[in-house]
Amino acid sequence: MKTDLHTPDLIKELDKPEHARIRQEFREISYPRNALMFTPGHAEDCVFIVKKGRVRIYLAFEDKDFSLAILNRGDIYTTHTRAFVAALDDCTILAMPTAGFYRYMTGSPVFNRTVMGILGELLKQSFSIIESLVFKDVTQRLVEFLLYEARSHGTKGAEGVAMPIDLTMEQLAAVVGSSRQTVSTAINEMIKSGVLVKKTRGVYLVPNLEVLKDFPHCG
Amino acid sequence: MKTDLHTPDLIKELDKPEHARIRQEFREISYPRNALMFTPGHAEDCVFIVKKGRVRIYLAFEDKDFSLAILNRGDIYTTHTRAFVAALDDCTILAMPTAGFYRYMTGSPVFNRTVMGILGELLKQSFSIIESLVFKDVTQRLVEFLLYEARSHGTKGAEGVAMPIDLTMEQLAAVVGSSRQTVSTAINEMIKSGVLVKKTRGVYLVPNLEVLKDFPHCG
DNA sequence: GGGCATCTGTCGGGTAGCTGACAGAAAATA
DNA sequence: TATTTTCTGTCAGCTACCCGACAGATGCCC
Repeated sequence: MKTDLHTPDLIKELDKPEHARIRQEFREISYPRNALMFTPGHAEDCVFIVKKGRVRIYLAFEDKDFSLAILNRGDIYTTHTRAFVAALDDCTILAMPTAGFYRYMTGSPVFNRTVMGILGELLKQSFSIIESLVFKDVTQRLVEFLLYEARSHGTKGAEGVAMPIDLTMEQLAAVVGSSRQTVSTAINEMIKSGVLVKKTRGVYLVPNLEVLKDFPHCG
Repeated sequence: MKTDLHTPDLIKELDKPEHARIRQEFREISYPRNALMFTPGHAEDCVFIVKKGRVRIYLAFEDKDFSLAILNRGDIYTTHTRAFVAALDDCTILAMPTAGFYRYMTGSPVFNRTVMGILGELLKQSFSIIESLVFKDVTQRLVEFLLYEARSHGTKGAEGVAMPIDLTMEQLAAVVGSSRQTVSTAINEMIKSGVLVKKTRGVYLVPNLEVLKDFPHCG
């Protein structure tokens, strides 16, 4: 639901000469849009960094699925035994087996701290997701998601905060754990009430974050 | 929802002479039943081991709350910025500031691995919880919980697996994310259909785990 | 530009599960 | 043992939300 694994210039950092040794352990792999990148359980676990495109981490059960995170360029993640990983766009990642990663980790306190930080962050996000699922209804979960996107990927302009949300209603539903129809109506209610504005396909504008936060207001 | 931080003899291990130095960093603290042990946000983060009694980790929002885990003797956990920690019984813990714990960690690869393992386990559990919340209904979540308890704390007898579930319907509801009433009726349906037997207050018996697993069966 | 595929908005029916209420059972306290 | 507190079971009403259906919009490809 929330993605905050972005280490500003992880990729640039890795391209510096002093990290050449580590860098060369990463294999660059590309996937076409919608490709399944990793499935739970099998194959060797991987640590990977997104170089291009968006990557979706999700749980699936029968014919439903639920997005845990949508990674952007620079985000780092590790495969684990429960989640699926798929390409939301054509994308490229830098991947390395977890085992090899651990070797570097035990050698370097800095590296170690980084990994612990990532795990901790991941855990915090998980709790946020649980909190939303248990205590909030669909509309509130949508609001949380929009606020998060606005703050993390939005750009402030004269009319408010503009942000790219390049997801279909169905994909959005998978993020907040709801159905296409319910999300569609909820988003439209927000638009009608003016707390959200649709600029173009995939780009929305929030005139006022505070007002969005306590939607739906009295009435 | 699921608790598997039990390292068989963590407490005995810690009492061995070779660990005396670490052991003395832990402070022993006791709390009465229902006491709030840690709240999110404030005070210093702690790593702690349960020595006596049960400890509940939970999220709270307005007047609702949701249990993330119920720790038993020997379980280890770390405070973090989101969850509350309360005493389910009169209990005693061994606690140590997270910062100090980290110092030992960086020095010792074994220690390090242990902590990484705990974090990983915690993450896995979180995903299990999310999966249940998103994909399963209340009855199925209850079944999962009962199966988990049976496997982890049950004792196999002639009539099936007996296990202690010393929780009120309300506490059980907090574990599966539902209401007292709904849980009460669901449990009684199980009892009526024979997949679950109430031995005495706080002790239940599962005649057959497989049958419980696919409750409710056809009809 | 025409046609196909995907995406969107909306309506109506069905249902899981929440809430409040209340009486009876069990435990705790005296 | 008597009394109070907590816990349990069950009912009825309500609501959020899921699902199927379908028409209209939008984007994509030859």
